[in-house]
Amino acid sequence: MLKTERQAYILRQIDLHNRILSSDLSNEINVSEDTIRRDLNELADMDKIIKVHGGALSKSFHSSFLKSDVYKADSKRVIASKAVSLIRNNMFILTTGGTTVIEMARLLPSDLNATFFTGSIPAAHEYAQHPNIEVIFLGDKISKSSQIAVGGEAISKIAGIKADLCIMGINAIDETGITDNDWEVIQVKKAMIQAAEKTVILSISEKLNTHQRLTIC
Amino acid sequence: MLKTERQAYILRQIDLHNRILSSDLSNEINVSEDTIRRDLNELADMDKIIKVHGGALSKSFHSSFLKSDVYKADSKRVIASKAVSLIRNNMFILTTGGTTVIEMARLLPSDLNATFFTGSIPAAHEYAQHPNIEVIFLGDKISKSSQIAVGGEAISKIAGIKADLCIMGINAIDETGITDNDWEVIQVKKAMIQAAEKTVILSISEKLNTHQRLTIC
DNA sequence: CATCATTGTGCAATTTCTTGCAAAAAATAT
DNA sequence: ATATTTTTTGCAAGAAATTGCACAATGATG
Repeated sequence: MLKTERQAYILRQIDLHNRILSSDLSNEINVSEDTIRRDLNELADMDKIIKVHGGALSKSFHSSFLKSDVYKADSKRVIASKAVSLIRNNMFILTTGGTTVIEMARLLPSDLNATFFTGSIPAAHEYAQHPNIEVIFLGDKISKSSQIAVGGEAISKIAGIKADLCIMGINAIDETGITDNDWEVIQVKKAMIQAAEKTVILSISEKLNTHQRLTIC
Repeated sequence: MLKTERQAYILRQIDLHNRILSSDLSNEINVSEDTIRRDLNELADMDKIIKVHGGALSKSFHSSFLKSDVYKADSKRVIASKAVSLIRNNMFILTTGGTTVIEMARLLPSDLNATFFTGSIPAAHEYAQHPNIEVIFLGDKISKSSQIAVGGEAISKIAGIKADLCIMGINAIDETGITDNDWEVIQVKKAMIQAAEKTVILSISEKLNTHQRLTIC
């Protein structure tokens, strides 16, 4: 088994189970634990997984369970305030979730009058705090990893909207486009881009020039 | 179980219940209390929790909650646990929002397999934390006062469901029936009662023998 | 004050990690 | 094709981490 193959296998297992033990991997693919350890270290160096004593964890696991404070909240707030400046009264706005979008929701001026459509639970929660904003939740099955509504119902609802603006949080962007790692989420994001006249991407600089498996656009 | 996983579990439990006993944790994850104590100390060093004799507290608990709130939360937890006992595997369950329902969501056993329909943002958020529960959000316009979806879209969606159980938080109940003060919310609750085979009301004793303007049933 | 639970500390057993090294495999040059 | 270089892999030994247990010290509680 080639090294690249092996690492691909490891990545798949971690995507699948969210966590993995070095000893299990060693048994499964019949290589020494040293090799596994070296692979895990390389993958961790590439920021693909999180290495811990005895094995490794998926990054999504880590971020969803251990995120106590928002990473880079300050720079996200700067980005968010720029997004706010694009919003005008009486606009129809589609938004995804994501920490940067949440920051934006908090920065919306209280005299703003607009209608926000979202499938993200945390985002809807923030919008609902504002006095003059109308919030429409695009309901359907809730994807646990991303806390947004996914599925045909949500997508067809989105397709029925003609929005002025789509504000989108993303995971990765580079010269090949915007990419993500959850198929269902991608369907929703594609639909949102289609339904909006303009789309604005909110992203911190760390996400520039990175990519994931699946392409949004 | 890896150390990181264990600490993530502990953090989540504390987020959920605001307090936790070392002995309980030790039983739940089958490690010695020494290990738990070491974990709690590490988490306290990282400023993620507050360690106290016998267990730990959530940081938000200490800073933002008053004693009276805690007391109410405790009685709500008792009510909630009774509601949990009515739930069986593979049920279709409609729920509203409300603090008691949220408590119930937190008490759902992690091996429960069921589908929850809700129009409440906080409730959906809680359900989405559970590993084996399917969450369907009944989207529409979000009513700010109650943080739930209201409107024709939501109601017609509810009407299309045939649920085993409806778990409903309420504002007031007396000999004339269940009453509320928000017309749109009432429409949704009526629809839920219609769509479910049985309806269970969760209410703390303070709400007994009170009433409001509009009748649900 | 007396009792009991909880905690910190030292210790041992086990597992995992690091490092250096040599053999094997693969890639590259001659 | 053969030789040389580079990469990869497995092994060994010592270091570090993790966990559970015993025991003394400390805190809680009536």
